Amino acid sequence: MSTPQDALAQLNPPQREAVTTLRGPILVLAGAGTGKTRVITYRLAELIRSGIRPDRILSVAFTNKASREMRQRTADLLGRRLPAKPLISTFHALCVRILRREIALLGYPTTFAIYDRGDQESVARTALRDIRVSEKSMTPGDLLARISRWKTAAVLPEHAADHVENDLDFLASVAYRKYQSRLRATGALDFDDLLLLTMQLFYEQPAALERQQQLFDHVQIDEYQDTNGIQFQLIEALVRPHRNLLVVGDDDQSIYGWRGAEVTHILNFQHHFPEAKVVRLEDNYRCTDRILAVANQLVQYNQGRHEKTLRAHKQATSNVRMLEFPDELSEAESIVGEIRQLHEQGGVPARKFALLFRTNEQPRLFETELRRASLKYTLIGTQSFFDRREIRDLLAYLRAISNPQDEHSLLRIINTPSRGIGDSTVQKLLERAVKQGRPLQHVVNEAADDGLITRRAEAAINSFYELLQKYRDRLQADPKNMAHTVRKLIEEIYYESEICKQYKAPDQQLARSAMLEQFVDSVQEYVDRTTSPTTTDFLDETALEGPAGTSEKDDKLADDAIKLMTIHSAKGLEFPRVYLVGLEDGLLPHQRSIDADSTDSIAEERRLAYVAITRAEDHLTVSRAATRMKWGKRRATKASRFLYEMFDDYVPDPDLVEQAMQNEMQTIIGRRR
DNA sequence: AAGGAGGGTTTTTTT
DNA sequence: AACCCTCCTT
Repeated sequence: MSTPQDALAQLNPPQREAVTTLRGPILVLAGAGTGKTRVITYRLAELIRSGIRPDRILSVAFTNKASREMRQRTADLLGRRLPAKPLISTFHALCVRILRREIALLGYPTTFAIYDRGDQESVARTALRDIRVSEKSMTPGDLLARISRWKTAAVLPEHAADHVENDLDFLASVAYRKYQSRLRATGALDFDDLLLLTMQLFYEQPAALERQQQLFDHVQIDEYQDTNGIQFQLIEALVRPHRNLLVVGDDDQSIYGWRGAEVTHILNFQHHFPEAKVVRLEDNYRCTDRILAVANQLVQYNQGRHEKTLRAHKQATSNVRMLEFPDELSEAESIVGEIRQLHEQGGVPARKFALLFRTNEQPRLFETELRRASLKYTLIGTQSFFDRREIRDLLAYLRAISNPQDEHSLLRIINTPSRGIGDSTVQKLLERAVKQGRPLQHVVNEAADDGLITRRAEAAINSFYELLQKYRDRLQADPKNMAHTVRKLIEEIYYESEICKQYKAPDQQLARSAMLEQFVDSVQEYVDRTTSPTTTDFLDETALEGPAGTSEKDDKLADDAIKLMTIHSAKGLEFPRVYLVGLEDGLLPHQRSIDADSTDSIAEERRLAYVAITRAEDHLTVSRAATRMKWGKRRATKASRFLYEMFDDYVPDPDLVEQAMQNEMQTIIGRRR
């Protein structure tokens, strides 16, 4: 292990300049593979060595994975001799930390829950139903996108009507108010609220801001190009007393525009901090010259970028390959076949391979093939875990238990598994409760007295509330035993038999039950590594980081496996051998961006391709399928426009569609899987 | 109130 | 192909 002094000697001059500039604002414009993260970790070490207390340095990473990695690298660099831990966090986790302490100042309950995408969608759905907008004209997804745009621009519900450009915007502004008041009544915040309310807190409560300002002397931000307006304002407020702020970013890698990040923020930095020192990192140590050449050639097609000249420091031993297949099955078979050969005969460790794709639906076939080939792989991305109905149900139980105000979660599970509380009963109660402005529970008995609901339903509801109360008490009394309590809960509500009823196929039943086990395990894992566990804290962590257990332990376990992930999740990572699949118009660039018909949206897709390409250290293979199943039908695809930009001499193979039809025939007569 | 059949809809990316 | 919603039967 190297000492920090030795480490400094390993840096090139601009890196060293960034690392040793310990005061004032710095903007590091860093290309792909130029050691961005290294600058942040080494500077962290430098700051500590210069006598700054570690816990007075805040480093912000973009994802939880990135912050874990930063923590790891810092520990490697400094050893364990630190008197205190530096704070390494994501924006959202930082805001939760602040809000849990200070949110009462804004009149919110400190017991707030964090609603993830799925919950947001169902709140959006009810909000739309309330204002009787036909769902055809606006889907929950559309509404959420608009709300998110407003929130990241700090537009509160009551002012949304001033930011309306058409009828749909207007409906959305009405729905936004409904959506927000539902969240508020539930005692829940969505992801954007975490940032928005923290900002509101800083504006309205100077004392709270001051408390936070006094915690840190230095702030560093990674992946600055993906920072949105609110995030910038939060940071600006935090560093106001000392202006010791370092940001690192690359405008060519801005891929979160759809979430409010704007390339202009990285330019605005010098506007907000005129005295900022600007450092450029242009020496790429990651990719071979050929890979870098392809990446550069592609990204040249984007207008208005920070022109920079990335210098490759590595000679290629092989060319960038482009492979074409008749259909997506051949694509998966061939690529997995090749990986298998390289791994089993060539002795290339599994960890050196990464498969990158644009959408979450693409990996399915690859997974099947990898399993058939008995290759170890990990699918990175939290989505799949949360999309399971069982997990969502259990989380809803925990939320309803931990926060009696959370009627939204309660309604999700009030009759899951079915316990004799039907839809009409719930509707009638809800109507009455809303009319009287009282909690659901308080109107149950009266409603039964008035004959609105049956005595039978009344009894079922009351015993349901008793169940919740019982587990509320248990979890509070003995939080260390949380996993056991959750298991008892699953038994008591007969969730397993619900699964049996819903899924007839035995392998499905097994898989679904396994999810329950996994959930209990993740609770146990949380309890084991936390000194004073609480249900609320578990729910926070789960909302922010995905299921516990995808963290350190799993990282190590998954280390020696082939990595499958979306390009978005691959940001900041690197792999010796990268396969970038599905280079088709409609997929990359995605159809939605093509439909948007703006150069901006295509430019972002191009940057996405750029990010994907620059993940590769030594070998890069890009591929496409000439036909693909869509909505249950096989259709010919169009080669991605980016292929023509990347390779001067690219011409699509004209025979592949014909070949795909022959494959299709063989599938039908059963000679092919 | 529960469960099943049938019909319509859906697909970006993530904290 | 997977999911949700609605309607129908029990």
